[in-house]
Amino acid sequence: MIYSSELIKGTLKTIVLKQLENNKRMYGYEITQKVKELTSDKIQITEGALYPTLHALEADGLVTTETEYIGKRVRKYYSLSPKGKSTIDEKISELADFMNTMKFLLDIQPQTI
Amino acid sequence: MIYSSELIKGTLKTIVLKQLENNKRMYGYEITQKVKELTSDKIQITEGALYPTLHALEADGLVTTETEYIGKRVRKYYSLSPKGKSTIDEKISELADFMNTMKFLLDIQPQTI
DNA sequence: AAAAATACATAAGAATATTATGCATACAAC
DNA sequence: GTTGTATGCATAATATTCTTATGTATTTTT
Repeated sequence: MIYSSELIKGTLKTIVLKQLENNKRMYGYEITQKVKELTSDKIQITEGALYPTLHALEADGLVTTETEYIGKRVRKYYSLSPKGKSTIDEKISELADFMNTMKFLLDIQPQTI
Repeated sequence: MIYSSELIKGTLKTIVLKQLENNKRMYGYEITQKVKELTSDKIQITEGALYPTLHALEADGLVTTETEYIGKRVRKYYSLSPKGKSTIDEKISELADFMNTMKFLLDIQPQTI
C-alpha cells in the first residue's frame, strides 16, 4: 500500500530535514531510498517533489551543500545548517501536536497490537 | 497556537466527512465552528478552503445537499451519502496508518502524560 | 548489448490552499 | 439609529506544492 499523495503533502520538508538530522550528510537519491526502506515502500518520494524541496530548503538557509564527483558522476550532499537544526525540532513537535489533535478529531484509537 | 497551513493540507476532506458522520446533517459555517471548538481554535477552516471542498465532495457523490431558509437567510445542509460513509472509514484508517508511519520515521514518542 | 539503477535537473499541468472580495441578513453595542 | 460583529453563502486571483513527463549522463546488472 502506498499512501494517497495528498496525505504526504505538507510533511515532505519535515521528512527530509529529519533524515539529514539522523544521517548528518546525504544526497538526494540517498534520501529517497532511505525513506522508502524505512517505510517498507509506503512513502516513495518522487524526484519531481524532492529536488525542488531541497532547493527551497537551501534557499531558506536550512541546509548547506557540497558537490562531489564519484567517478564521473556528480553527487550533491546536503547537511543541516544551525538554522535547520532548530527548525527540525520545532517542525516535529508541531507535527506531533497536530497528529494528537487529528486523532481526537477523528476518534482514532491507539494501537492495541 | 494555530498549525501552519501546510499541515492541514490533504486532511481537510477527511475532517469534513468525519464531522458529517458524527452529526448527520450540517451546514458549512457550522462545520467551521465545530472544528474550531473541538480543536480549541487550533484548526480554523477558512471559507475559501471549505466551500470549494464541499462542492468537490458533492460533485464526487460523497455528500448530498438540502437548502433551507432560516428567516430570509439561506442555509445549505450537507449529509453523507452511502458512498461517503464507506469513504470516510477508508480515509480514516489510511490516515491512522500514515500517522504511525510518520511517528516511526520522525522518532516521535508516545505521550506519557 | 540492452536494461535497470544511479544521480542530477527542469517544465507543464493539476490540485488545493490563501487572501481578497462580494452579497446579504441578524443581532449587539454605543 | 447606525455601526460593528456574527452569521452564511460564494467566487476569483494568486501562491504553493505536488504529479507526471522529459532530459541528460554514468554505472551496474542481466
